[in-house]
Amino acid sequence: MDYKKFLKQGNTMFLPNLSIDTVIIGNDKNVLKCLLLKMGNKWMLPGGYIKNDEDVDEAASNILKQRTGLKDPYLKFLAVFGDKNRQFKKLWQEFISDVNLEWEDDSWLNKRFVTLVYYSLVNIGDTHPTVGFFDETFGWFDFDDLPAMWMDHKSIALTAREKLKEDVQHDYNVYNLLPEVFTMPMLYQLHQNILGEEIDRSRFQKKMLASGLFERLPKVKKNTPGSNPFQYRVKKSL
Amino acid sequence: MDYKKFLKQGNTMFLPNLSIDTVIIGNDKNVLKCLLLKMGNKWMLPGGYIKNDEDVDEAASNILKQRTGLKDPYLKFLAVFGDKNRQFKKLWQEFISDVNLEWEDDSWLNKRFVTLVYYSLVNIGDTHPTVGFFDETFGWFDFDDLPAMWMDHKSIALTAREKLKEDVQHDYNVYNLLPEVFTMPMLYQLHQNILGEEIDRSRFQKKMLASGLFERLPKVKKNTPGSNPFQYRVKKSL
DNA sequence: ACAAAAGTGTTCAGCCTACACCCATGG
DNA sequence: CCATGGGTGTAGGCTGAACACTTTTGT
Repeated sequence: MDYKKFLKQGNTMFLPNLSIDTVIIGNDKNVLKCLLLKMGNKWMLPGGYIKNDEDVDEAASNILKQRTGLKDPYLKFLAVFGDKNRQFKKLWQEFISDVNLEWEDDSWLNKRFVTLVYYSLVNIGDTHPTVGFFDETFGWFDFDDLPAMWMDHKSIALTAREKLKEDVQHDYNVYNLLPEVFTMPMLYQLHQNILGEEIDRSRFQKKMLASGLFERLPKVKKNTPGSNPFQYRVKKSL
Repeated sequence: MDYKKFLKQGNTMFLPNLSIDTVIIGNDKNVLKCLLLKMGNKWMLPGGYIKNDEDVDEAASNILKQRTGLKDPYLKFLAVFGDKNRQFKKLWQEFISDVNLEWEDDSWLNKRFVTLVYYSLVNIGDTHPTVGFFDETFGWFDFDDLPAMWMDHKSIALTAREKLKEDVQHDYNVYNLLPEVFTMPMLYQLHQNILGEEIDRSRFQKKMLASGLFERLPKVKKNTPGSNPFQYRVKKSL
């Protein structure tokens, strides 16, 4: 699909007034990052619309796969953003004229949109992001230092960041942010980064091992002082 | 709004392809019940559509207030149901002809709908349900004995029932199912009913009191054998 | 030899569990 | 005075918190 078809025929291809946004979270050198796309002079969350013959979940999953290049990324529903004023006619107008396209006052994009937000946890090293036809480039941004963003996307991203903080205490799913094979110190650092506070190393390790989720592999050879850590991966659940 | 306006002009008043459904849960004689409306020969969850100038949350809240007659009922988002096949043309056609209205093949109601589902916990005694213009009557149904229901409403209701079971272990919000003033034995029974298993009475009471959520009132005079229980109500949080 | 990193132990307090016990009330 | 229901107490076990200890490794 090219942008002309998107602008002209989007109203017939997609469910109207509904969008999907995804907050794609990665972890780089112990800083939590968020994948954003640059459109015009502002950044935005990867998102899209729901085709008439597509499940909502499917649409979210497709968007995520397209943008990250991953086969089966971890995906979870976050929230609905449905304010009555959630309408971005002015922003679209600015952008469309900036890129020298024909502005249409009654475009389907100018209407109010309810957006369904999902969030995803990925290992940045495994991703091969691709941009959409309106996007100049992509970038991974520290949650504490997000750039100027379209619409309400910044607050959506921060909502996901908060949700992750809540979730990490119950679920242990955050290993999705690491490579397939990782060490306990890596997982430990990650939990600390997400929570933003120190946790007891000994207790952490015992809790993780006791969970039975992880399978111990041979030690890695690292070239720094200190003992070599074991590697782990998630047990393939039968 | 009358049904003619609804059928003819719904497409201009509401966000298209989007609906809201609410699973309204009550507790009657230690059985969990669900408020349903009878439309034609089947029952359905109370629901509605989102006005163009209405927040999604507001719409859900309005639907809930209208149907229960309550001022400020407890409301929580449950899930999105967005299957591509979620379209009920045939059912609408049946119903519309059953009640001798004009069937229109291209009605906005015949399209695919994504529904945003909320669930609510109410004290049945406080409610004064009212029916909509398509509904014959309302009824409270045991979750284990739901009647024939429209579309996928039965599975939506059961999803809410499951969610409640999960939530009761973390949140203590289920007191919303009881009258404003209640006793510990009542709360204890309620938790047991939701979980479907016995829990230790002593421990339960201590946990609830330790939570600091409840304020002790004078004992009730009941006319059955055994000691009179204290009454409690939820502390007004400053 | 030393410092840093990784893994594991140890101790203590606090909480959960499973009962037991006591008191109030109606029949 | 007995059965029932409501409130609380208690002994044992388990878990979490805080910290200590040991081993491994590079410099």
